[in-house]
Amino acid sequence: MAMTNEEIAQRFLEIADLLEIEDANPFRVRAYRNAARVVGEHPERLDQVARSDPESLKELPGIGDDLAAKIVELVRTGRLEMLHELEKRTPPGVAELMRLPGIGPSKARALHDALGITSLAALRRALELGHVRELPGFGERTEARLLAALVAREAEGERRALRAVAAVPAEAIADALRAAPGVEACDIAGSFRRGRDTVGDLDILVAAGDGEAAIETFCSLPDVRSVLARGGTKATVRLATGLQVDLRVVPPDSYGAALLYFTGSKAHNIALRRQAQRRGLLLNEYGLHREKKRIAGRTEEEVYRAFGLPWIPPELRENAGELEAAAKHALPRLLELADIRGDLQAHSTDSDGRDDLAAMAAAAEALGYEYLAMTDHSPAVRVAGGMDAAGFRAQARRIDRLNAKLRKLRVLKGAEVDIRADGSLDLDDATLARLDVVIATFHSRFTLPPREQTRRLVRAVSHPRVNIFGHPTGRLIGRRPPSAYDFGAVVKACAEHGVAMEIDGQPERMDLDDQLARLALQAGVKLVISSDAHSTVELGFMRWGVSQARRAWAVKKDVLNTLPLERLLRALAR
DNA sequence: GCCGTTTTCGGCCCGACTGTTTTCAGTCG
Repeated sequence: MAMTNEEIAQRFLEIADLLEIEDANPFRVRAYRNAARVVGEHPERLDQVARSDPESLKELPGIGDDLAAKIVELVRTGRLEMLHELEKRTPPGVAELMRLPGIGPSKARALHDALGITSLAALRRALELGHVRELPGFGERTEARLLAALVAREAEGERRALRAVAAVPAEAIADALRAAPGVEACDIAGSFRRGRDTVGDLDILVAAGDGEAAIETFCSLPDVRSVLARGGTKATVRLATGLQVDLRVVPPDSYGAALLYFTGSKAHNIALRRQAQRRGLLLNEYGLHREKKRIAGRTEEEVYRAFGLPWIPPELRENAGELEAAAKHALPRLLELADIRGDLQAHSTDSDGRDDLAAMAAAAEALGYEYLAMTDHSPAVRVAGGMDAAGFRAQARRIDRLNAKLRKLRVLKGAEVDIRADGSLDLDDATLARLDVVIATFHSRFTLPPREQTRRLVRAVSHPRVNIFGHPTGRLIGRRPPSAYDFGAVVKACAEHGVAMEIDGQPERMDLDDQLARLALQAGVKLVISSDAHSTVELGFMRWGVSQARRAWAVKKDVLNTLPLERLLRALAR
């Protein structure tokens, strides 16, 4: 049966949780968690691989005979006998308990064995009745913390924050810490530094001889709602927005090793630590050590150099080939924000933008751009006030007049033309032919059957007037899942027709995501990084799109809007 | 359960903080 990689990964995570509650070999548990990560991040659909070439499953790192067989079993039968057996012994609700901070496998097991608790609701009742504090290993403070955690969960859920949203408090906290006495350096580490589109929490690192002042500053920030933990070198707080922030203070000599460690990813760290181990060294957040002696740690460069590696950009640190590439000195020279010469998707008051053409042009010019494509919506997107053919003709005349006045910037005539349910476009060919840039996007019918969706999108990107396939999955992070279709087939059609795929930098979209963008590049498709700005301020969303492109290993030549104007126009005219 | 320029068996990343403990297990990142 059809099963996404995420669904397969989810089953493995369930097994890991239940094994852990049974106090199984921790390395066996880790093997399942590791496999879940590998499966979840794998770009190809493994249900298809399991049917066409099951042997090749074993080539995945961390997947051996047993786990490959489990993937095949899952895809064939839709269930796993082993998971079924585990669930007979331990109800899955017990694993749910571990989602609460402060409850791990041991406490979950104790709650189940002693009190018969199999759900968060049952835990809450037991807490309120005072039963939990009577258990060995539990006490009044644990009881209070768990109750608070349950209440907080109901209030907030456990959503990840958009990186662009988390950036505001993150940068404010870092600034406050840099101004604290004794602080020599401060960085935002974690998935934020790796440029992920969402962050679960913030990890902030400080270099200081004595951490006390930094810890005090951190815990007394005005945004802090509660201090969850506080020691001499680390503290954890929750902000009023619900975002959790961890602070770690290390001596300046260890700052590089600590930055490496707290930037992650976990998989990258483990791979590096294994390399250390194989050489008889120890790598921790204080440095790289031989016996008791620290041989590297002040900077990240120093630590990587000790392994014979060049510095690896944080966006690549996912143990997805970057260590191998670094060993061969074949790391890509990643795209940078400064490489971007213009923006190819932006909206004005002519459709759903908040600023008019002239204001958008002035803002783009202030950013140092050579060009800005105005790509207002076509009529089908009624909520966005889409324009018809006459509207685009009138806008073209205004753009000509505007360009006559502009000195450094060229405003390009464009459209974000809607892809209809049958894959045809929402503007006539003659109108499209008069434009410099045509972005095709879909804003409805996200849940067509995958086969039909694929046909629709292949037809759209095969249209000779289309230059760019915009926000290709239609996802809105946390609100709408990516549309299900055969991505490989659509990428192939884009490659054949010379159509670029967009990374839309709107924080909620970030579409393509890093994995899909990397697939597109590997298929020879060019990328376009856009802000999709609906106001002058939003032109700044370009930075988020560039982060995403870096995570996809994109270099300058992979991205259309790094071209100077004349070459861009030639590329668009084809 | 995986994996191998030490190994097909015997390892598997490492340290801080909390709470409930009288010396440390559990949890977390």
